[in-house]
Amino acid sequence: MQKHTTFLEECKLALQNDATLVLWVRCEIMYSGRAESHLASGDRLIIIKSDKTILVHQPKGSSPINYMKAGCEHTLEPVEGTDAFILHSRQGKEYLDVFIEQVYDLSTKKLEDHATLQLVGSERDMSDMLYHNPELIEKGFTPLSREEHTKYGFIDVFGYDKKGILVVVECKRYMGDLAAVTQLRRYVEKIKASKGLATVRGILACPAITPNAKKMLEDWKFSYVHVHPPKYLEKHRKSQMKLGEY
Amino acid sequence: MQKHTTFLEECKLALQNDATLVLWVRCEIMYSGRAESHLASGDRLIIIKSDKTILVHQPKGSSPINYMKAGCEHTLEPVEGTDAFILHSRQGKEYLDVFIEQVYDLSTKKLEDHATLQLVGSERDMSDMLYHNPELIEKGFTPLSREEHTKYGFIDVFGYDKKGILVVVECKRYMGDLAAVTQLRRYVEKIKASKGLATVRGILACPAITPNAKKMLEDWKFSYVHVHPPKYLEKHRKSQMKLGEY
DNA sequence: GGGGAGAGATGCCGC
DNA sequence: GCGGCATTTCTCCCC
Repeated sequence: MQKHTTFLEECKLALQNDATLVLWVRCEIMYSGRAESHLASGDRLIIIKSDKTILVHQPKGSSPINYMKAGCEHTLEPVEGTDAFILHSRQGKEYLDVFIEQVYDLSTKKLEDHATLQLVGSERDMSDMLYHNPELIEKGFTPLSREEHTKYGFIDVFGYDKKGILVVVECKRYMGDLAAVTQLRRYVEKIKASKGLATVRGILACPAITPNAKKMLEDWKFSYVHVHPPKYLEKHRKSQMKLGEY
Repeated sequence: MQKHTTFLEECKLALQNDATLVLWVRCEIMYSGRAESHLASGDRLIIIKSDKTILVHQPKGSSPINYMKAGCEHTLEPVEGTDAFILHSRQGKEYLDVFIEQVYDLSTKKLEDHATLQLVGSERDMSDMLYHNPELIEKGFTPLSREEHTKYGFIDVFGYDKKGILVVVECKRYMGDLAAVTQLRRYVEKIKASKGLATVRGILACPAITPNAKKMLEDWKFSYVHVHPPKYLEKHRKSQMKLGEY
């Protein structure tokens, strides 16, 4: 862990070496790119990663108040006659200028991390589950395909019911809303048109649904099926799982 | 700026005092809540904010690999017989467990920041612009309302054309896509139904449009109008603006 | 607090 | 690279 000799030197060294850099500063921020923003002076945490991602965090909130994506170019210059610095971060047509009025602290380290997140319970997992457990949709449902790509989007689960009528199933891992119903409708109409069918059923599979979405489903003669996304680890937690065992 | 006396004490003090806490660690992570995830051991940056938001960042990428929202409860405990710690963060049905194998460094400080972001160029600014400059939509367009709320969503700009036909305008500040067209279609149909009209025009106003969205627009006899979201600061930058002047 | 929709969305996958 | 879409989306606004 290196601590600062000279602020400017430390930062430049970190950027050169693809180390991660954390700055505690009081600063004012200007952004211009896809939109434009200004943030008045305050205390913030600045993080510059090895891939040159920059994040500026205020003391509250989950999201960075300003940021630039990986591959950004950073230049740091002192403001003559003061203790201040300006950090210019630019990438194509995007500009982020941080006027650093005061540096409280700096730390930098080269982080080694090759792990990738293993996630369970996504919509993909949910459509997997429905494909392999079609009775969760309804009795007699026979899946034909998953993640079927059409010109107007791709369909989560596609199959036919016990009467042989085609069924489009759209999964949502959380609350089904109006956008989910319009999405389902788009797929149903696409299938009708491409196969020349008068009747294609539409089913929205999700753990809950908003009242307006439910009404819109009914307007379009679609159905709602109550399904929860799958979880595998939960039971382990409940049986006093130890973290190190994974 | 306080540097560590004892790791455990420093962390607990920071959490008690609503300070912001930054940890450089090697760790393994488990999450269980809306979904479930596991992340194998690696070097990461952990940030706990004054509002108890926790963010875990890998050395690459814009988004935190794991996180919990504001109001989370954190408890830190040593693992007996080792130098390791376990950080339990929990909030309702959400659990985040960080198995900290090694602590590289810690820093903590109470950040003072009361500034809020001033942003220009949002979709709201865009619909404002169109409402006050209706000729940007087309000659003879007369706006009636903005952000009109309907049961099936709310309409960006609503008005009538030179022939007196009702027009629904949907704005997108970036590339118009299939979702934008289905959204527009939903509003047009809602207006048709609620007012008992056979003809209501739909216009998608955006700086660009995907080929499929354009085709779908045409299928539905809707139009595309090329409009850019407004920017105000850009001209300042181009005339050698100084940051401190804002 | 829930619903609806934007976001400087980001990230992933497929063509 | 673009396109289509999920996301532990997050955030804001408004009922």
